[in-house]
Amino acid sequence: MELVNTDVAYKFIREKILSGVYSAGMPLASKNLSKEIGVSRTPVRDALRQLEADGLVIIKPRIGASVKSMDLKEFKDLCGLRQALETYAAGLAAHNRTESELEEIHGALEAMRVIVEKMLKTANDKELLGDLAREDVRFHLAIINVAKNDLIKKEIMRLSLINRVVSNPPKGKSTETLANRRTVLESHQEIFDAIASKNVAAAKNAMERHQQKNLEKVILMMGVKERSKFHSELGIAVKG
Amino acid sequence: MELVNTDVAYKFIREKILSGVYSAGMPLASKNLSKEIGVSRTPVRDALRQLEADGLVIIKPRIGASVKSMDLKEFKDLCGLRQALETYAAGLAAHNRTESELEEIHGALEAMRVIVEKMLKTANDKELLGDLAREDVRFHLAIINVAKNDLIKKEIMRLSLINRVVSNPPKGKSTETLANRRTVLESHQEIFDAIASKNVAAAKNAMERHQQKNLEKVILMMGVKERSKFHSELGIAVKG
DNA sequence: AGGTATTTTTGTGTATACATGATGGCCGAT
DNA sequence: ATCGGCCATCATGTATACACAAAAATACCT
Repeated sequence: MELVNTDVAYKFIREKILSGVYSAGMPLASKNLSKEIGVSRTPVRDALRQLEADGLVIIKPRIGASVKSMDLKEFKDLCGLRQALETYAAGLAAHNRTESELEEIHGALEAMRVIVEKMLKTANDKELLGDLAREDVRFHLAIINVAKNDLIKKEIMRLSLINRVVSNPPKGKSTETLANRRTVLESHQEIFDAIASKNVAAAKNAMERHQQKNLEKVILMMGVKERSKFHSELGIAVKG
Repeated sequence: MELVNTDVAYKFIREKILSGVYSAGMPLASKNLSKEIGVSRTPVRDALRQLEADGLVIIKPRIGASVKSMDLKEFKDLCGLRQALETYAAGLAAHNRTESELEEIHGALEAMRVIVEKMLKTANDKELLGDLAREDVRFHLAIINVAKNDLIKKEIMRLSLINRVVSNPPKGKSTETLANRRTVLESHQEIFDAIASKNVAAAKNAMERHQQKNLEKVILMMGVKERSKFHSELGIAVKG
């Protein structure tokens, strides 16, 4: 695969957005970017167009590009979309799964359990939190892979990126309780069991409930964040 | 809303693809396009990037753009994605619907019924077919609107475009029987009833079955088309 | 004659120049 | 003093020129 400057610019800007260096609402002037990246404006514009398609950037004619910001409605819609896709994927996974594929899902589930139990003992969450998040996505990713629908996978991956941006700003500070993590684990267990027993309807139900809980959790979290940052309209990820 | 050349190029190319003038696999040289449209290559490239995001075009570095072509697997995945979204939307619609919104869905349903009954009498399908298709999308669109999730709506609209391209080439010749149309009508009735009675689970089930039937129908249709066009690799919408 | 190497040509990717429309400050009028 | 219009500045949209890679055509060798 040939690598062109457009890709360089794309990865550069995307990384900055995902890491929160470019925060929501921030204008992305093609001139500045081209100087910063070291390429001309043309590939930068190309990259911005791709990022717009990803839903990370918004481009208004004659105004320019800026990092996408969301209101609460849009965020809820996003979660709904994701719920629809992951739920469907869980159903497919329950239908398609082979033994070895089940193995991988189970591996992610157990890895999460181990981490949560470690957390009960040590108060030091710092890196465990990262591990937990990693295993969480591994679990969901495993299911999506087993579903074997490449378009749905692609779409969910796209949504994940947007989610990452939205939940990013508050310095990664976790408002989750241990009880919450326990609940997540239980949800995952339910999902796994349904997939293991090839029960399509149960898998869908379990995943739908899981996603619903997640939505409610994040909404709550965002509500809190919102109040605390109400004065600075710019630089927040979600307003409304 | 300001209108720029990029939009002109986008609409131009998109229209040609949707109408089948640019058929699947056909290379889209930016130079030719720019001459044909009467703008420079820059906005054409922009437009092609957008069309790539829409899933209508594929761009390979150093090679160029071409109209996207699909294999059977990808098409099935597409239908799955659509099934997931429309099913979810039906559930939302059943939950959210107001009386007046229900009215609109019902209107589309009855309009379709009238057309199908007209078809029973007159053999002249020519324009009735167009009307039927129009009312069909109106029905689905009404449900999606009632679901009130803008992202899901946007995504379904995108998929509809791709579908249109895929099912387009065979001169609009309908392989559907009247019995088929009856079945579609019954499915719609079921979906409507579920939404009317605010039964979320039933609405989802009805829509899922409806989409499933549609997939099977189109797969069959495509299988036939495929065999008949096997020799000409280029210019077919779906290969495999 | 067939296949391969080489040249030619075409088209992409990129940089850059230019024009138009937007943004922000300044000045005058009320 | 504040509001509204005018002007300067700047960034965007667009066109175009250039370099290099890929494809096509031609010539060459076996």
